[in-house]
Amino acid sequence: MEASVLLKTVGIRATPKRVALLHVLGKACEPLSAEILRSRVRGMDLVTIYRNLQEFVKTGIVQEVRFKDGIVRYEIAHTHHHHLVCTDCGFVEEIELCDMALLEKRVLRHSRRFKVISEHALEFFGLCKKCA
Amino acid sequence: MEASVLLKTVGIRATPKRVALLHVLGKACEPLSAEILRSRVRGMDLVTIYRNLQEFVKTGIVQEVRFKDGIVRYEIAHTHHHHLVCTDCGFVEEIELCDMALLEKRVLRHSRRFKVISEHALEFFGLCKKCA
DNA sequence: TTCCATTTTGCAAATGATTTGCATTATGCT
DNA sequence: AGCATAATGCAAATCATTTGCAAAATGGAA
Repeated sequence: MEASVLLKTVGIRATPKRVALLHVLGKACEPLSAEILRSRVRGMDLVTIYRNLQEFVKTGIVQEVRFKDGIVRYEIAHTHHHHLVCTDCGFVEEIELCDMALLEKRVLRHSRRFKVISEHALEFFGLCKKCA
Repeated sequence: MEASVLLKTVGIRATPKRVALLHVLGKACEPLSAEILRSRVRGMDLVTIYRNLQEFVKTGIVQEVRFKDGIVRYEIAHTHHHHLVCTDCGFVEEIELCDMALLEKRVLRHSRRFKVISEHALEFFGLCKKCA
């Protein structure tokens, strides 16, 4: 779906800045930090970027991703997936496959104190072909 | 192994503060933040705690854990495991089982650009029995 | 279209976690 | 005991992120 339409669909105003921000996120093939977004959306205040990202996350069209450096990255929320991150150059590849459902069941069965698992975070770290 | 012995084993000085810090980590059954550690190791400067934690991590006896709040937590590095975190009360349970080996192989086979996977981060979020 | 209430934005300043600089103190070794 | 080195505390810096507030943009009512 197109950015401005998408924004209206989830019930927030499709301001030019928001459209631009969402558009950059849409083109990217890896999660982007607020700082990177600022450099790609000319002339948009960092604060505005943060505020809009929060807004996007709240509506569910964008999701936060955390690797190991403590910086929050953002990506369009599409089908459930994970990432492979190169510890050398930072290159990120998306991983489609994920049948955690089974694992989650097993985890829950072994757990003494938990009742429900609603979410999981899974990231792989390694070396891409260039860096290996 | 006992704290002071362990510290010497990995080649760093077993100062009283380090021993105390490691001891608190050893007793805990969940990863602790620097701030929490400060409250449990009476009279130790936060900076010293951070510096020693870094040191511990470098030697491999302690490892960092990141949940979803951006705060780094630390725990004694023992057998490979993951966590179940209650999104309501924050209760943490350790998960022993983890055969990611298979999954990692599969991920690697499907990957176009990666050669090695050396690590993974996996955390589950849900509700504990009290909060469910 | 004009007007108003509401939302969005930018700028400055605050915040919270973590790090760095530097002077002081403690430690291990000769 | 004496010295080089490492560990510690305190103050201040840093980095990502958030908050406060006033100005600008927007959508809908009149």
